[in-house]
Amino acid sequence: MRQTKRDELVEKATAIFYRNGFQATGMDRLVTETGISKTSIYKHFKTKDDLIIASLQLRDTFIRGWLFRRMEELAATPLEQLIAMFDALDEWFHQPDFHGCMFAKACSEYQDPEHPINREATDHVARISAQLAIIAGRAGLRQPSELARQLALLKEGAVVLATMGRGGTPALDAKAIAIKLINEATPGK
Amino acid sequence: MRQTKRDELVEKATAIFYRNGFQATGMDRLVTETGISKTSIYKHFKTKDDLIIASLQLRDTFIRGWLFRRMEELAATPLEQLIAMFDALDEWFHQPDFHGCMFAKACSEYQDPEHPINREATDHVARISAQLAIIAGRAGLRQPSELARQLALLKEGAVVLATMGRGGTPALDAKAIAIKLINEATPGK
DNA sequence: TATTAGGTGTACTGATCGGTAAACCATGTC
DNA sequence: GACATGGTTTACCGATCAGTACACCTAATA
Repeated sequence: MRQTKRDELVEKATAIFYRNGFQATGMDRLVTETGISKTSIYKHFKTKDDLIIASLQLRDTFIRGWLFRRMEELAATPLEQLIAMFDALDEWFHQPDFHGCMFAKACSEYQDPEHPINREATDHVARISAQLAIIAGRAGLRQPSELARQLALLKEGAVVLATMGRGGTPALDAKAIAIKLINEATPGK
Repeated sequence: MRQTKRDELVEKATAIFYRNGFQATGMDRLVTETGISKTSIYKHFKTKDDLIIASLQLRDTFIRGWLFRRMEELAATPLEQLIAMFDALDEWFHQPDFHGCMFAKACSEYQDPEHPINREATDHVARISAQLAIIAGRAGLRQPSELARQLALLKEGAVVLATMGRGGTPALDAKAIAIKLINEATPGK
């Protein structure tokens, strides 16, 4: 089972889409930048949209894997991990190849909620929220799903400001807010 | 001084760009949907990008005008107005023509920070923050500019979740958080 | 009445869009 | 050796892209 070439394509396409946008990236550009012939691309994916969806799926597993692994590396307890999420975000924002949230961009470019690309993107934030709720529950916090929604809101807001804000430290701003929310959600009050 | 036709163009183009995206909207589509000939369009704007910038400027004044006017209508004191912002956002999210933040989309489609469209969009969030800081100062709150940054973060997060979230009440979630932040920033403690 | 400004429609440019056709080439397996 | 698999190159399709050229219309002004 040699999926090598297909995986290579999706991996490179993901980077190009992320850096360049979806609609702004033509198939000819994908050919030249990946070094993979157009015929091969269309042998693996029937349409450009299918390739975009595969890219979003790869990015989804990558980002979630990275984020929650980094949270575990930075903190020992579930409660501290929730706070550490914003430190991980801060690291992400300062990476040279940071270009905002790929899923927010996907929703921007494909607005129709029925469009499979839009669905794939909105699924991502739902998965993040669900995973945060699990950790909040593991930490013994009150109303974990409500808290998870608030933390997801803070995360998305921080990403937007990191992308659109002139300077500032949105990750740390969000962290300060998150600490207050988490303190209030601890059963000991 | 008859700016009528040009204003009509920008107004209609803004609605189309907002509903449809920038790159996804071709000039020919603008011609058919506005009823204004392509020759006229290019007599007023040298390039499509120039028209987009004019649209963003119109949208900027419209949105800021609407938001802060609505805040004043909903609440009497500056302090209550800051909280009322999230009620105004909630109204916006439930309008049938809500399609997310036009400026976030502009940044998504034109990522280069040097691109004038990107600048125009990031300017918008800076203007919102500045205006919030003024109100926070008027309310006598501590560290008004820091609070304004936090409120802007909450606002942007709420908009993203309203666009990408499956259901939920992001505006009210953000409002609950904002109330806590504002309470902590009141000098009486 | 002559001129000018602002508008229109039509037709066009070269480039690029997503996607396809056909012939070819290496690899490994039966 | 036959043959399928997975890849390549090259050329092409019709449609659409942003933007232009040109001739024409109309209304206000001088």
